[in-house]
Amino acid sequence: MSTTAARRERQRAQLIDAAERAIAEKGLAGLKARELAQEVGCALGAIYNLVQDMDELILRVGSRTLARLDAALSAAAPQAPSTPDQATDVLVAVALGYCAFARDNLQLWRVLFEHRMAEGATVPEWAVTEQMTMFRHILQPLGVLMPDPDEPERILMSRTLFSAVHGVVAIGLEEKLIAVPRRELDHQVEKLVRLVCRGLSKTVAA
Amino acid sequence: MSTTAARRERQRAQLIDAAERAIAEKGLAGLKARELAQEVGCALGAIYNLVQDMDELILRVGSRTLARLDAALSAAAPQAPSTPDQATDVLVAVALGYCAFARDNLQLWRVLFEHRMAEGATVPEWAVTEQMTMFRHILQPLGVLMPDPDEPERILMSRTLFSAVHGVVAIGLEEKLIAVPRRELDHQVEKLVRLVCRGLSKTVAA
DNA sequence: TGTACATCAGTGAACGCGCGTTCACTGATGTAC
DNA sequence: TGTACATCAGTGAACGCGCGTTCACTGATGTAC
Repeated sequence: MSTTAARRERQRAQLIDAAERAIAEKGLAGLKARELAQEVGCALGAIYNLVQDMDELILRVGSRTLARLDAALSAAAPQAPSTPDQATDVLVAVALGYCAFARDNLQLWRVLFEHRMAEGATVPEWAVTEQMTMFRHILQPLGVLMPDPDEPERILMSRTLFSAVHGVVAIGLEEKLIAVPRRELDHQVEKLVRLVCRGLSKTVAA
Repeated sequence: MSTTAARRERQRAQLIDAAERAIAEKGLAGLKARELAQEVGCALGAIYNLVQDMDELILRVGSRTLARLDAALSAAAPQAPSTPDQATDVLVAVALGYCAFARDNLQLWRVLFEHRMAEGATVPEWAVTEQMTMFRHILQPLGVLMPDPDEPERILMSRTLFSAVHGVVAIGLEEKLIAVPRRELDHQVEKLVRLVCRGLSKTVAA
């Protein structure tokens, strides 16, 4: 009878749920052990039976977010492109999907970037894999636009493209003065990706 | 005899110096009122005679950083372009200048974006002006590449371009796994700007 | 120039707040016989 | 099925740490006469 172990697992899931909700509502800084305990209905100390650390909890929430993001991007571009024009459209769709996800999951999405690991700690293995997986959404269409055999070049470009789109979305959603106004955000993201793709295909042609 | 007022001003400057040094060495989180007092050689409470708040101090440091950034960008592209090719080169130079500045002033540069205003407070007037001023480095060359009379469009594009470059630099200097490796950073920044410019001029041609 | 007084910078101990984590204790659950 | 015991989840007060800001007090500086 694994009743006891199953129970433990259920509680841990509840804990992560609660943490996720708290972050979504109040941001990472709004995540407090005491409130969490109250929310879940257990004692403060009990948290540390389910989880090593607050840090572990945050990582687990981040992992969930990444999984949902992956699903969202898959949904945004369901089929693999084969012509450059299709590839451009797919990249645009992925970028817009990213933008929409960030907007709809603002606080949770921020955690993915805000959270600096404590000085010494290395990023856990599974986090690496998760991130790599994410890049297939960009790498595949990019392969159509850059059919040269230069794989490392393509990988670099995928990271650059991601960072560029991320930058526009991040600063846009921050709503500081520098920012692209939120209403125009989708337009500008699309424009940026199209410009880059156009530049890329022109390069190839030349 | 303004000896006393001048003295006050000198001390305030020393305080900002010390804060700047502390942030540059240890990051925003490493800025502590007590250490600052020790560094400057005054009592903890004396700080509050020179400055309203820790927040004011951080803003003042940020203002200095912005001024130095502005100077760096001016130095990066000393003359105004008149042909599209020149404009592209200038935009590349400005982007590379931005990248270099961020690298050389990592912690101080981060403060410009890390520091979220306390919920209620609005961004002070002078900060707005400073930011606007900064954009002339992008707007002028962009005007050559986008000679259409559509001013708002150009402003949007300048913000998008800035955000994109900023994204690549920011994630690159973060050195997380997603990042473009630091060695390649300059290359990739240049490539991104050239791609966008190429895309822009192709649009115009079409 | 000298004296009396007022002002205000300078002082640092203490306040107030927040928070993650620990730990001695309790009581429920599961096991062995 | 019933009893005795062991294990371990659950508890929440207390610990430890960090930090910005305040405030009653002091002493130096500048002013007025």
